[in-house]
Amino acid sequence: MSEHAPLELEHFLPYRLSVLSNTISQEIARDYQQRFDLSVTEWRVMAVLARFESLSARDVAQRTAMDKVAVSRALARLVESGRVIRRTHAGDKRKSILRLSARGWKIHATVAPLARAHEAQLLAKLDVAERTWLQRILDKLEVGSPIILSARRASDA
Amino acid sequence: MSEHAPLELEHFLPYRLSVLSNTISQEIARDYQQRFDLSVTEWRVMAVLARFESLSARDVAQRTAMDKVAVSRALARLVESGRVIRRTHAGDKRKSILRLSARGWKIHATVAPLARAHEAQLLAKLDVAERTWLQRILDKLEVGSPIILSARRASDA
DNA sequence: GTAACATAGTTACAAATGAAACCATTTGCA
DNA sequence: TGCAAATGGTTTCATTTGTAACTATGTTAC
Repeated sequence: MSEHAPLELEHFLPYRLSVLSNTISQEIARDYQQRFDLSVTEWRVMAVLARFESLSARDVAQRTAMDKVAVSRALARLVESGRVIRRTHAGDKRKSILRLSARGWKIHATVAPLARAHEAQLLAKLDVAERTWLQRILDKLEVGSPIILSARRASDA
Repeated sequence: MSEHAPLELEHFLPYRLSVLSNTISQEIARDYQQRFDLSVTEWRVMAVLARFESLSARDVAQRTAMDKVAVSRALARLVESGRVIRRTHAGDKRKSILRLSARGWKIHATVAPLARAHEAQLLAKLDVAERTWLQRILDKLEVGSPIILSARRASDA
């Protein structure tokens, strides 16, 4: 068995994950991208702001696993378009305090169910056992990953 | 139960896949990116050319799930750097015939085991049952996906 | 108190990417 | 045949993204 037999891309896990994930993300994005003029990163920022009140940009970056520049740019657009309200932290003038505006909440109320529907459609391809295993497998694969998503909730801080 | 309760990004499947996949791809890429001055798309092109002799650019695009512009650009660099040899198809002058050069093969011989090692390290997080389920789950999730990776081999054509 | 360091966030520039237009060639068909 | 449509591939231009440097504020240690 050769050490460097050609790589079979279609059976190579990292590659399969990459293609699958890109396909899914694009499909979901298609549904809100033009409709709301909202990029994927912008939507992700909105999603965490919907879930946790009054985060700073840095908090958003951690929770979305995006880097701070991407967050800064997404926020610039979101504030500009009146979907996010930005105040300055009273005790630390470097920090911002972010929350969705009424308009932001309204968009969230449309897009969130839409995203959930896509997920449901995806999970519909699996039976109950497979779904359970998938959760478990993802949990394990994420372990030791540089990004810690399951960080404590804002309320725990 | 509210219809638009905030989306919990860290439990949202499309998002988890996206972060996981990006993390993995980046980790692997880090190992060859600077070392060989090779981008992820370039490596993917090389991987299919290692597996299937004499593909056209279009074939490569299909097999890598990349679009033809990305392939064209990757090939331009690979040919330029002498890693890929490009001839014109005898019967159809629009088509190219592509294969790895000796130099290309040499790089492949280094990078392929490296990529495989990363995959092995990833799979080491799972036990045998989980791996089996993962294969099965990915197969199912890929069904109906716009991209058909399991296209026939070159030799079947 | 202040000099060195750390942190929050933005800006500037280069490189990567995507969409559309564009050649050249080949195919379909009247 | 000959002309419209299709195909393989490249180029162009605008947008996105990533990296590094930067500003401003805050913290630490002397």
